[in-house]
Amino acid sequence: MSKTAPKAPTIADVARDAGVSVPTVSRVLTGAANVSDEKKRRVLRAIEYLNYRPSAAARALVVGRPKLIAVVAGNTSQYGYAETIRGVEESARGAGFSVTITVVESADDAAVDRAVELVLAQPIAGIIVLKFDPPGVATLHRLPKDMPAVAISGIREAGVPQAVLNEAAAAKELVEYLLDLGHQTVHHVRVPPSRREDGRTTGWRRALTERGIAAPAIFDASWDPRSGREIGREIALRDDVTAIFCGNDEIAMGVMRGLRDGGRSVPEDVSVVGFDDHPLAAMWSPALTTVKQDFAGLGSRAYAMLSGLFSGDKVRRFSSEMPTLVIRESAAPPARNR
Amino acid sequence: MSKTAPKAPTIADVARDAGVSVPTVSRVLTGAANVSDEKKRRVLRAIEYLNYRPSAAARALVVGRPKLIAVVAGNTSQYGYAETIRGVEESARGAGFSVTITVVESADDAAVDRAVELVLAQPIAGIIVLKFDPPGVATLHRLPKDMPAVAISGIREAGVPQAVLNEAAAAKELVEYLLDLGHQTVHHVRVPPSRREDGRTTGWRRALTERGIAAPAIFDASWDPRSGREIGREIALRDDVTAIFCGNDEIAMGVMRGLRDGGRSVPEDVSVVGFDDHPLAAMWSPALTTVKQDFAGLGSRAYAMLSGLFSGDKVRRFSSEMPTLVIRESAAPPARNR
DNA sequence: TTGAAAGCGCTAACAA
DNA sequence: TTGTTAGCGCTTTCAA
Repeated sequence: MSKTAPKAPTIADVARDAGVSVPTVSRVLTGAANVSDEKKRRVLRAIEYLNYRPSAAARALVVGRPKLIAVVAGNTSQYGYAETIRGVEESARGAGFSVTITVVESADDAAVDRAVELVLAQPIAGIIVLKFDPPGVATLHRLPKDMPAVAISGIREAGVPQAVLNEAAAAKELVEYLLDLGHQTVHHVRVPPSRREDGRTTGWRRALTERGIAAPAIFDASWDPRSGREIGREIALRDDVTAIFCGNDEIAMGVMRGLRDGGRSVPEDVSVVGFDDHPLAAMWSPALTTVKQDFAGLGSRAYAMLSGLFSGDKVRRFSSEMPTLVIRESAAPPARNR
Repeated sequence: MSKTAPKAPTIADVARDAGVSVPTVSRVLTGAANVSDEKKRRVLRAIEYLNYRPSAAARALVVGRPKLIAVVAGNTSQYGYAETIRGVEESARGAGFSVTITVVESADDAAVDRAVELVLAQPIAGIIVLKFDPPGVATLHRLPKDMPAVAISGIREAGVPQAVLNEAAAAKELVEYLLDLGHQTVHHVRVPPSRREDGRTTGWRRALTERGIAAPAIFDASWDPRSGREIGREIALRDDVTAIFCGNDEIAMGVMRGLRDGGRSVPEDVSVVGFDDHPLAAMWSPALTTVKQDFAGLGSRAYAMLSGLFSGDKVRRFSSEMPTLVIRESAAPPARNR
């Protein structure tokens, strides 16, 4: 009984076992050239017998183009992120590509560098960065310029090709809906913005400005629904707030809970709307009025753009899509209007 | 102007530019041996100047052990899955490993084979499979036996090393809590089980059996909260159901919504409990009584076990942890007891 | 259709 | 401390 670890069989082992040359084995593996049926059969039998698997590393080395793409994100479990990643993975898998995911903890140089380093340490064909947040934006700027990359986000920006969701337009529409219901103004609870201001906030501001309404002070939430709850409690103490536009559904649910903690009811006392159309938004009571975002589709589009970059043909540098309004129960006319 | 794509610089280019030999460059890259300060400086300068990056493929080929691990799962965006993956990624990243994630669409041979094929096509050091569901279980059985692998799940099973959450014990405790509240029996809405029966269902059954209660018929939900809602509506029509144990929080929220649709209130008319402690469970009204599962910790433990496998020392084949009961507002004594 | 030979970019072993 | 020589496992010329 040998004490050495059983080394994995190589293509040479297969060739020997099948009584053919190494290149012949390679040919049946890649299907690159014709091989006589007889030899092909023998090779296949040897592969089966030895339980042989081509070495991905060796293959990548000689072929040059890895079948691996990297997704870099500030987060992976948050609804929008997770769905987007799902979309990328699904498309990539369909095309025979694997995807690595690596998270950038923060926008600090150190964290960003560490993440970029890690990503580039793998044999990757290209990178998709989710720049929904500052870490993502920072990462994008530190990628080697010769690496095929596409960015995903909710806001347009020059530079690399991008797949975006037109959040600003959708947010504007949502806020206008609230205004049309009769609210004098709409307050905004935002989630951590990707830059100074992101699409959702911009849309909100625009809707207000167009109607000559001064934008009230913004409430800042984190990604944690509990931060929304605290803000909700705070708002419950005021009586000048009748409509709230939240940066995402999870925060909206937190806000609603906080409002309820403070004795306010939704939508009777105050209307609350979210953004994203989280799977639980429809289950909530009252069911959440929100904007449906096709995150998985966004991920697919990003993959498609990246894949276009590989093939070298000139690709669209920009792909935008419009989220859609989903009206449910959490918004209603203000009390005085009923 | 050349028309050829600018080829990436190799270690040889660096050596030439720095006026040293290739191995010397390698030595400063890996830090494997001493290099004089003078040459080191020159090498570093050349690397910087040429914007050189070592080829991950070549390195993996010669070193043998890739710095990449694969996570295979039936799903990536569901709360428990996403959190577990987050835990794996975080630990792996800390150790300088990247992680690929690939989803197995179903337990069909074809789907499983395709996924396994894709996974093995990358130069990976090991695999972590999330066998919360049938696709995961099927995948586990098709991995080459010489590939380091660890499974993650809620139920113990022989074979590969495993990191688990003791769901059965936690479920039992939760059901007993309901029984102690005075409920005659507890109904169960389960999520798709990983095998014939999974931990949560087993714990529920045990709690009932121990008290001599016959387990009532199980309601089967999918992973979609809407399926819970339908079941809730159905249950709202009956008056023999006073307590419901749901397979996870999202389904529990769906069930509660369905109950409400049918005019029943929680917990006054019927108590509902979930499993997982989803971030929104505490925001819900009434706040959900549930069991807190440390998914991210589960992912970390799995990574630690896999990493132990690499180093070759004998590792624990099994790592279990106990989820904890979180009592909130969605369960109360049955109406007749108040 | 097939095999011999070369080489992908890197690290490891060996001498000097 | 440094360079020379091998060789990782595969694909790709190039001849035959």
